[in-house]
Amino acid sequence: MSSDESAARPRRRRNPRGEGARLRDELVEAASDLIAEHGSAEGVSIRAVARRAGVSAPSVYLHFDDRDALISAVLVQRFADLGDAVVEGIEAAGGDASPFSRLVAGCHAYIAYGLGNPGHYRVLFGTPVGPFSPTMSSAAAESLNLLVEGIARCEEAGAAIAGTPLDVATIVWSSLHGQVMLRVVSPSFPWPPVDAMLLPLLRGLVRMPDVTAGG
Amino acid sequence: MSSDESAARPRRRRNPRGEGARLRDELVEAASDLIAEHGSAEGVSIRAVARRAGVSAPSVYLHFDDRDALISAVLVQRFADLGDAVVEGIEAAGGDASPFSRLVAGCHAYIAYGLGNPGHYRVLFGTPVGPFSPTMSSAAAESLNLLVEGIARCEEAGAAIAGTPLDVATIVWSSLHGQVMLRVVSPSFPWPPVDAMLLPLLRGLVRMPDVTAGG
DNA sequence: TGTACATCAGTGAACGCGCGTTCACTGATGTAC
DNA sequence: TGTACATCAGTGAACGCGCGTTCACTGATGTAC
Repeated sequence: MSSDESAARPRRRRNPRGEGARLRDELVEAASDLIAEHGSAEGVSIRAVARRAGVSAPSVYLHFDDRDALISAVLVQRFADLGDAVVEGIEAAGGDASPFSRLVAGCHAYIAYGLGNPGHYRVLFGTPVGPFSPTMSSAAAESLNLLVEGIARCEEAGAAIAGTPLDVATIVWSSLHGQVMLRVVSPSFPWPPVDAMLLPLLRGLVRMPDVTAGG
Repeated sequence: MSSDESAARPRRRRNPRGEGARLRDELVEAASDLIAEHGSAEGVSIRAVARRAGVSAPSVYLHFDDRDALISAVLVQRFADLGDAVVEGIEAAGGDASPFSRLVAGCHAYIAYGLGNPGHYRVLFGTPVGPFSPTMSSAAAESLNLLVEGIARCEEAGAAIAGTPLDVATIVWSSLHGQVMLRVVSPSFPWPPVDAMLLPLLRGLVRMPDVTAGG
């Protein structure tokens, strides 16, 4: 398989002078693809990434100190993607949607990102935060913040919530995460539709007044 | 580190005639320990397991067809452990405890097993069900069944639940899983106590009548 | 306009490593005669 | 009671592999004179 790859790629043209940095992006993309395919970062080697990018292994060292730096560069990008996806999901619900609807939309987008990018998602949240912490945990914290705010808006709109917005956000985040991971890992399980899990969960934790069908 | 291991172990005595099968258990235990330490099965090699057991690498083939068979043997045992832990947790709540209390106790035990055995837990539920499915998914299904029954008991006792017992059990299971995985992977996050997450979740999904503080 | 040179973007070979697995073997111990 | 033998529980050396990383290098291209 890996030899096929190197045979298939038609001898990459080297970048013009002054644009050597382009290879950096190509390597990050190659590594990202391999992580997605492999579903983890552990088995993704520098040599495989170089092969995928159509370049020799030592070339990687022109742009990254070592393997960790390369993997880390990928994860930083994918964390940003996830954050963007959630923001877009919330915005797509419309500014005049109810706070609860916006909360649902954000959660939906989170799950959709995870299910649509299972390999990346697993690596983002399934790996101990070893050497990557600095930029990364702040990116994760940003996503959580969106959730905290969404829940706080619901509370302001009169919802009864079971704890502080942060507590409830933490519960919701854990649930979303669990759902994504289990769906990805055991696709053969007879999963109910996403909504059938998401709405009872959110309605149980964020009890909007008045309206019974809060979505 | 690995050379230290082999140096430290005092030249294992071979088993008496007729009891060669003992080595099988020792290998499973060694593999189990390594998986726990490593937090994944991917990086656990036959050679490392043999080293840990104080035995040469080819000896593994006396008892297992290949690496997958060895790993699989470990996971079967650990799945059984998890099931036992949950059952014990429920029983420890006492037969005259309310169905809701028993449900809480089972969930508690599940989380406690995960937090107490993070490496194993990650491998049990964090890995695609590749070649292991047969025995294993049935073990997982058994754990889920405990949850379904617990929720059904609550419903019989008058609780309003947000869907079928299976649906609700699936939501709860996902949440427990997410909570365990995230706590294990990001221990530096300011986690609320387990109860502060578990009780609001269960109370939101399983609404017992009458009593406000259902625990 | 022509040419020497510096720089840039990479490469190829090599290092030592641990891996899964196979193979022919060793040596202790129980058993048959 | 003594001894040949079969069996059992392993072992040591070797295979070919992919790995991360280092090193000295190549060869195209822009620039200075």
